[in-house]
Amino acid sequence: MRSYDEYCSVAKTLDVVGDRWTLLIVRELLLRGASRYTDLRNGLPGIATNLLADRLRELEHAGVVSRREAAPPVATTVFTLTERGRALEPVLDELARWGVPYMVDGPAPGDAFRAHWLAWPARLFLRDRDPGGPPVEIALAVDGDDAVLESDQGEIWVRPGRAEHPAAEMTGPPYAILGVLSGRVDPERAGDRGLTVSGDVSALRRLLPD
Amino acid sequence: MRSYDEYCSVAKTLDVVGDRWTLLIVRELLLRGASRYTDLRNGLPGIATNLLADRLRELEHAGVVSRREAAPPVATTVFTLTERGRALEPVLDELARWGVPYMVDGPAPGDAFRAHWLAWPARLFLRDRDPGGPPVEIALAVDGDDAVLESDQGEIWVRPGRAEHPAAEMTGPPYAILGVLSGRVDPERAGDRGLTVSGDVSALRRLLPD
DNA sequence: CCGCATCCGGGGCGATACTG
DNA sequence: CAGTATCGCCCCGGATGCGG
Repeated sequence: MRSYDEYCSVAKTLDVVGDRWTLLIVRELLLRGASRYTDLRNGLPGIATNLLADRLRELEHAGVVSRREAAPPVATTVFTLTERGRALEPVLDELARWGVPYMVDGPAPGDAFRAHWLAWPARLFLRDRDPGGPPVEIALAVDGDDAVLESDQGEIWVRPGRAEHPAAEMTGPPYAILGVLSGRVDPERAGDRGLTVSGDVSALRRLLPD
Repeated sequence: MRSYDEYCSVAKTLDVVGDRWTLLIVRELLLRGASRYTDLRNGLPGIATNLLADRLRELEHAGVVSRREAAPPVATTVFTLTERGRALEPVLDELARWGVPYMVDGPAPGDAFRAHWLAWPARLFLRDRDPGGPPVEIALAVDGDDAVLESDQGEIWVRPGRAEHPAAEMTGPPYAILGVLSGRVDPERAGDRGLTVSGDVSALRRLLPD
């Protein structure tokens, strides 16, 4: 991005992460941890492949992302956030908080969705009623895309992939799942919204507000 | 900005404020309050005038900015943030915090500066040691640009313009003033950095950390 | 298959000129 | 004072190619 050429802290930050797609790449790396190029592409539907390569180079040069070559049998490149990159989490948090009103009406036609994007709604809305209790894993599945909602020591997070030992499973369209996470919809009264909840519902209920 | 078409809270926010210059326009409106078009241009050196007009229209349409026509004798247009627009302040706060490391080496050659941009460094670094005490005004002047650093009820803020009854005045280059505000430089030992402090230095010292 | 590089069309952006 | 008009450029989007 062309610099704003302003001696201002906000402008300097936007010089680094203000480009199109850049903060969404940081989002993916925050949620996924170490990621391959292809995984990032999958989490950024619509990005042009050359743009992703450009942005990763720029972020690496800015000290936000680091690149690692895996050992020969794997022979793949792995991208990670640096400490400086992880320091962007509060920025993403506030962007996500401000955007919540745009989520309550459900996805716009043509909107893509990935289950692990539920991480910020989950962190904003959920609270573990039993933070000292055993860790919980809840499997989320939407349109064949899997993610794991987990609470450990009162810390709530969502990561992509399948759960090892889920206490419960929730399947359905994104808007319905968001309704449950936000506390607007009871998990056992949500069948008519295309939502299926199985397993130990109380484990899920332990995380819900109200 | 072209939509990311993602059902994700972060992406939805960037659909609204992710365009170039947009968040800097919000910065100006946060710091200045109700502003005229020309004042905004002055606080956004380098912006193309058609871009400013476009952005203001988009922000108005998104419910972030509201436009008011003043009465005939004044006959000017005044732009203000809506409640929704002011809710972006935490986003700007975190962007500013992340950008602090880019400020410590001083401005890059060609960087523009406005005194009221010191608002976020001030809010990040300063703390009123006597929050119950009388309100303080400290005049800041840099390159002929004036701003007021004020503390009232423990709330620290910086606004553009001249102070009415400043307890102290600080004049000098931006980097030197930032050194004082961050606590790295003693206000009375900063003469060799081109800094001049006059008036009741203890009023300033009341706000400094350490 | 993974991680890009290259090419090309379109639109957002930058700079300046101009106007009610 | 508050914009509009215009024009060139470069960033971005989409497709394809290609070496490891």
